Amino acid sequence: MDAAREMFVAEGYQSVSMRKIAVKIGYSPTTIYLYFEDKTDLLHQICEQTFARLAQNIQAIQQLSDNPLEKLRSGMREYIHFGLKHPSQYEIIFITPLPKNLGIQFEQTNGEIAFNTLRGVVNECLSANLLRINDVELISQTLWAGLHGVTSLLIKHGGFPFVERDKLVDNVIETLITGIRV
Amino acid sequence: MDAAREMFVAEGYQSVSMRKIAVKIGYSPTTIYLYFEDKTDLLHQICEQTFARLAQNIQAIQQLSDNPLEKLRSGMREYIHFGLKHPSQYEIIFITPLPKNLGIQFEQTNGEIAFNTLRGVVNECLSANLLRINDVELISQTLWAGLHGVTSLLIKHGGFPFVERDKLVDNVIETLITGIRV
DNA sequence: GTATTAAATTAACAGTGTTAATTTAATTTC
DNA sequence: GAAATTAAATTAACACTGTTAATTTAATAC
Repeated sequence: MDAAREMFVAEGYQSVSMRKIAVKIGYSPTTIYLYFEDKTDLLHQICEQTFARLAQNIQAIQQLSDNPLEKLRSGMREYIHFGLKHPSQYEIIFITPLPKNLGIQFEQTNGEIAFNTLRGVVNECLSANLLRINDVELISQTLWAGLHGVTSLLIKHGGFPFVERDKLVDNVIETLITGIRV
Repeated sequence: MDAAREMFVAEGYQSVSMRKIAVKIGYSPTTIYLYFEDKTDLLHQICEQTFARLAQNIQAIQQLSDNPLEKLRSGMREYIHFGLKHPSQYEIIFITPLPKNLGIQFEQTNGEIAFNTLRGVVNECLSANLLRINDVELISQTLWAGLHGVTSLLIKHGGFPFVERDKLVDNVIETLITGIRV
């Protein structure tokens, strides 16, 4: 998994063949199939590892402040930051189409843990009467859409003449927060 | 191109082989290479067609109102609507990783025309003193990020328990507009 | 009707994910 | 310690993939 993750990150999922991975770990290609169902299974298991890190990072940030809105802001920043720091892994998890599979299953995975943290912070903001709308789920999903949008655009559309990266990231976050506040 | 687009939409870019396309159009696989450099070139040319439709739709909407903010709202809705109505094509253009290529080139393409329309409406809103920040480019890109975020999430992550689709779309739009208004 | 250009094809290469059958290595049983 | 059993890894092969070079078929020009 370490070898595969490194290669996926460096060259992209599609460009890395099972044979290449086999060479790197010093085994024959078919040996991998003794431990993983197929190539997508290998990818899935790597994704779970990465999700775990993201979930952990976002949870850790919640301890650093008492201001719900500030916690939300920090969590949002961490999400985008994580994606931009690990573009290939973010791409694998959130962007790359998974053949056959209809999409990543969120239930009972680290992905859901990360999202639940977001739900929690939004709920805190709501309890503090800081939000315009009384719907945790709707607001959480709206925020996620905004975060995913800027992250995936910056990762995938390098050809587009974006404004300075931090400036755009900050503005997305502030626009979203301003948009949900009372 | 018609055959290829239909198949890409129905089965996905990666699942459609040059040989399959050849069978459908009744030619040998290599004949396609007389008219397209390679598979990605074929994809690119199809993308340009689709971009043209999106650009046209968004421009047409601008004629329907005089209220800048209402024009912005309608344009945003059309963008998301277009993506959700043609998920496979949106995926091809904005989500699917293009091998080799660093991403779609926007300059002098229909993609840029569409984005320029957005810039124009944002500029109108700014001229009418309706916006919080005095930066057309920053605001336009922020809005695009939000639009792309909700569109791509709804398309790609079918497994996630999203709230009712229209409800989420509306809330993203209203959150973004509220976030950029004075 | 021949020469020239265009269009399309066949054959082939190097690579892909994956399966079945087989061999090598390690472990258990006597 | 030798034989039997289980585990681990490998080789060979299948049915694909995108793509190139060489060749054939069709259309046009003179």
